Amino acid sequence: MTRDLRRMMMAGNYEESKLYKLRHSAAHVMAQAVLEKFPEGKVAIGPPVEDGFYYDFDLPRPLTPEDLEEVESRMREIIKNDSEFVREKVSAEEARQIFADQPYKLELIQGLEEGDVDEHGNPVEEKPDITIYKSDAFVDLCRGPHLESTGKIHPKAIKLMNVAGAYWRGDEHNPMLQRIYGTAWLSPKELKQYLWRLEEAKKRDHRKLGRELDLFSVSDDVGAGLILWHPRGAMIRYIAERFWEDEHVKHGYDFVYTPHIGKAKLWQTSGHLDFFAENMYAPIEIEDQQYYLKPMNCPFHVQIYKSDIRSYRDLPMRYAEKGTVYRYERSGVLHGLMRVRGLTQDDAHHFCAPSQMPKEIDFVLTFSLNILRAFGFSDIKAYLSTRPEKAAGELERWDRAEAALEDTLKRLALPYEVDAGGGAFYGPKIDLKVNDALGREWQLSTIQFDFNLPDRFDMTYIEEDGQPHRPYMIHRALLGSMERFFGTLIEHYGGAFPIWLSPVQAVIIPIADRHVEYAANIADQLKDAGLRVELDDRNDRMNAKIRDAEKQKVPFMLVVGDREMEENAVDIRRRSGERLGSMMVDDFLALALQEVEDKVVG
RNA sequence: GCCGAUGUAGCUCAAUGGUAGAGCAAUCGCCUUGUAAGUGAUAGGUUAUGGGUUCGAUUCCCAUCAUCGGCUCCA
Repeated sequence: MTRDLRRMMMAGNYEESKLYKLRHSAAHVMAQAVLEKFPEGKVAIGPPVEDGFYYDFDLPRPLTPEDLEEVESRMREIIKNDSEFVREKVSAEEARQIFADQPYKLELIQGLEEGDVDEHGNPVEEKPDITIYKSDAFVDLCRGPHLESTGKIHPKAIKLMNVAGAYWRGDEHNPMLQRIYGTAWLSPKELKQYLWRLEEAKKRDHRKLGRELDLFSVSDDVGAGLILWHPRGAMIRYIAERFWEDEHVKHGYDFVYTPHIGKAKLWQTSGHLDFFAENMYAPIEIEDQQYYLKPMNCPFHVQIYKSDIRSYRDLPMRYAEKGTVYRYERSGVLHGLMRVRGLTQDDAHHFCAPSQMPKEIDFVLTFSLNILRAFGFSDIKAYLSTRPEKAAGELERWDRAEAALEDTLKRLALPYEVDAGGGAFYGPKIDLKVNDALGREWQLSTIQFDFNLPDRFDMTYIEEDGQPHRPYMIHRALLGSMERFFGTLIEHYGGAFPIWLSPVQAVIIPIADRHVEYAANIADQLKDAGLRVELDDRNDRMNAKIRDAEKQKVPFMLVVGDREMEENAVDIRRRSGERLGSMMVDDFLALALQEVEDKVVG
């Protein structure tokens, strides 16, 4: 089951909704249509998911887009038959007979009979009834619920989307099945809206905008998952980092810088070679010593902490670094800026005394929220992950840390969900996720306790009692990684960054050649005042220049012609198309600088 | 990594078992322009890479690399 679906089910009553039944029913209709085409095909499971449904099949050959069209038309015929969904409770034995030639179903029946897992292979408490649903010429092992009949599905509100591989029961050791994804809605209008939303998401795709706006690229010759930041992308990053740095200095962080490689022994002590080895690159041998490219910054920060005796008077200590780390990611998971092999984490490690811990949590959460909001993310949700079965550190520390995390979430009135047992083995954590302009969720921040490293590195500080004590360590990535954050930023704004972040804040557009000199003057004035300005002195019509600036999503276009030259003015157009009319240069400057200062979105 | 698809000019895409074309972008002209594309010309490709089949491969086959949609795994 996907995390999204689980969340939805926890949040609302999707499972009881008509939409859920509709999608579940559509999945059955699709399975019937597929089996008619491939009578020897085997079916696995077909649940509703966010925005639609899928069904997994084991078929003799790969499906093609033409197959999907065929299946979809056949589905419409089945819907037209308007056959009733009939539920029947059966014994395990009966079920085995019905699905005698369906090995995946037999496996499911066994699970149901033993009563310890559901159809996804997840553990369940109660032993479920075994039920089947019949509709038209199809019988499925299914717990329901369904619509009354296939005819309740609107034939024009369904659409098959794509085929994808999926492991049986989500386990990569199991056979790979073919999964058909479909979408289904109550009305054609809703389907249309959904498809529009997909189109909209496509337009905002950071990979597409990254090319169009000349922000970044990936080169085959450099390597997959390794990002090349172009000047405009780098400018945005520079502005974002400068803001980030200023805020950190204001809020009691110390900056540190650490190398990109470290000796094998360090990674042994930290446990990375035990727990993170599959994400680390092969060692580099230097003078018979093995060094590893760093996948995380923590061991280095711990070494700085340990470079001296620390007193309780020094705590809390906050080390921050935008540390570039390298992680091996399997080739199939790379995705634009969102999943890469070389990334810069905006990392920090907090070290504090146990008594300071609740306050420190409060601080780091508040600080993180403020930064995220400054970047225009106001819809933020927290996920609290608690102690898993196998955990390092004493129970008491876990309990205190979890309580502190949850207290802070409550105090800040932040919407949150608890993922019981979802913490890392070394400590509980809070992840912050933001919803973007299209309502899509992205993970950015993570705030993690670490009970492991202080022990492994035997970190101490001297308490009032003169004795060494173990400090608490909190690991925090606020924006996450500069790469993923940038990707999220691009998609959130669809490339139309707020003016404070825009790589080019204004383009000066002279109407004819005789205005170029005046335009260049204006450009210089604005640049001197700190605005990022470009002069478009190409031998082109004004309309074409405006079009180009619009496509580049430049916040302001300053048109200058005869009238403006006479009045020492500029004519202002926003990228929204809004005309602000003719203004004195100084007035425009004041307006623009104010919007930069206020981090105005728009 | 796995399943499937894709890889042709900077970008978006055509075409073909007999050595490739369009639009946009680029370059050079002409036009001197008033709020989203003025106009003409030119240039641009060992068809991702490496093998194989063939008289001949960009086209068919295999491998590799990369990208896309998923699965699995995660900032």
